Amino acid sequence: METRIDRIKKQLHAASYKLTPQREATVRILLDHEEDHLSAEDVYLLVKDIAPEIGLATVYRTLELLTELKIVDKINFGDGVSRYDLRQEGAAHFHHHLVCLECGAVDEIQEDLLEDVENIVEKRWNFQIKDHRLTFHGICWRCNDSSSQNPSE
Amino acid sequence: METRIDRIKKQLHAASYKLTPQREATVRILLDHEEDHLSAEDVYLLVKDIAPEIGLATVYRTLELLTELKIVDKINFGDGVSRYDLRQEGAAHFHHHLVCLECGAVDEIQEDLLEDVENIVEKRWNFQIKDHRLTFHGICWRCNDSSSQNPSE
DNA sequence: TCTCTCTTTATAACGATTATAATTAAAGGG
DNA sequence: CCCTTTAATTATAATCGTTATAAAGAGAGA
Repeated sequence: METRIDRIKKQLHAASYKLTPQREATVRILLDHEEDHLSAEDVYLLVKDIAPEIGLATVYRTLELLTELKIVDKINFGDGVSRYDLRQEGAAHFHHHLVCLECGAVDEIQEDLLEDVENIVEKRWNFQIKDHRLTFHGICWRCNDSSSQNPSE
Repeated sequence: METRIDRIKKQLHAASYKLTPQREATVRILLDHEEDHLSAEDVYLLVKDIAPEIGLATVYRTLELLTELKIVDKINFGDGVSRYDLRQEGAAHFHHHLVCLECGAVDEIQEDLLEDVENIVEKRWNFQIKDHRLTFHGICWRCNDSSSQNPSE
């Protein structure tokens, strides 16, 4: 069976890049933390555990490369740092985020939800959409009324 | 007739801040460039024309203050800088943006468009929405087919 | 093995933003 | 009006995230 790493390796080769040990270690960390929204520094600290000799600049360059190949998406929630988020395999569009103002949690919405809005924007503003960023800021289900349920995520 | 500045002054007073000459100059620049999406540095350079003695730190502090009072919105388009955007008076929500990947233009969408999406998110994810950020990246009407029309903005 | 190219490392540089200390301005009370 | 207190500003240094640089290393092909 072909693993996710193998497929990423092929994507790199297709763009004539190699999957070096450092790049592989970085990708593994991203795969192991798919739920999280790690900053470059976060990734660096985690990668050091499995590849202690790696440098911070290499992590930055690798994340930049993966962003360019659309394997990860770079996103910014308004704190001073960029965060990196693995794109779902085969996903046409970037997923959305819910940022809790109370506890800081970041949840993901994989559903598209924007189809209608995008149709309107493309037609009415004659704008050819290539990508989007949608983030809601508010109070998450955990911080809302404690009797509330964990919603269908 | 009460001017926009007067109303902003009242908002400041209501939060027990003063509209100092430096703050007033900064607000004037923002009002004069409502169409643009100025960075702090941009604002600083423009303010210096009408208040040459102002310091960069004061501009940063003023913008931070205005953001806190929800008079302006701080936004980040992925280049390294924060930009500041006057909120429409009485607008419940922050407006959306169209960023052109070709020419870099940033157009605004004042229409809400997200009502349905927000209803779904609030119910299905039990998330109490306070604010949002929606940005589309793509090709603007100017860079699209040149026979195209300036859309209804 | 030699050479060429890509990649990495370590470190310096950079740019945006924030913190600090000293100064100034304004506000309220006697 | 002066005195005191507090808020705001200035100039500058410090900080932090990120990017650039130069030297070293690793791998592929001749």
